[in-house]
Amino acid sequence: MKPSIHEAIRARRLALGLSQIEAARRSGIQQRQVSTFERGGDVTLSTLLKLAQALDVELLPVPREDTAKLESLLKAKRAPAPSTSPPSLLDRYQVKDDEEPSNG
Amino acid sequence: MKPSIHEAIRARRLALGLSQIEAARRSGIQQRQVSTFERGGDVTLSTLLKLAQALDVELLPVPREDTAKLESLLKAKRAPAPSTSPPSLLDRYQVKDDEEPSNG
DNA sequence: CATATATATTCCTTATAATACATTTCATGA
DNA sequence: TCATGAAATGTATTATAAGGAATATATATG
Repeated sequence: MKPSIHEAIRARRLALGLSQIEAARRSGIQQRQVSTFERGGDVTLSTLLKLAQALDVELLPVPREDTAKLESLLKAKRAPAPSTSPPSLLDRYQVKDDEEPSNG
Repeated sequence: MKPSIHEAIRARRLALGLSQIEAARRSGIQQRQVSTFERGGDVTLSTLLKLAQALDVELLPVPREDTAKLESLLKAKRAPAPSTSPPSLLDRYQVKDDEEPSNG
């Protein structure tokens, strides 16, 4: 099941251990936009690009004919680097390799 | 030299041999939005997604750490076609050799 | 429960994207 | 030149995202 772009961005943010507030601060958008977007709401491309940049993510337009190959490549690469920051308040969101964040 | 998302979408449209009007019609947006976007203007994500879908393109959020690998893969796939076919109206845009524009 | 943090949602205002044509500009070919 | 098709732009209106700040709601912890 392929995650939507919304879900993917959210996952990325959590993987980086960032709160919406911090992501918003870094990208210069409002926390509200982060929340709205992650929940599937609409934002302008410029807003999304700011957020993506703050999350060190690129929005790559890929022809459908190529997606399969790329996705298998991405999936195969799930090997998170050792965390350089100490576990902090956001620790509960740290996405582990084989563990899902409690998703109610 | 990495093309912007705007340029990439435009290139894709041209590769499919579609006019802005046809792309707009297929995606249910206005020709104006196609033009605006391709020229770097801002659109909502929903609008962009409609256009992308009409162009059979997916917007893949890729962590920067992974982009290099993926891009080389995509780049490897470019194979310019010899232009020996009779020039048609859209011929200046035909980038692919085995792809028909709207034929039905 | 109380506290702290994160996230979702509300208010109002402003900015701007989307819509619906119409028109102009540009390039090509008869 | 004129005709044709594509693309860029004009105008007016409507819809909605963004900005700013606050508040309400979860959720985990002490």
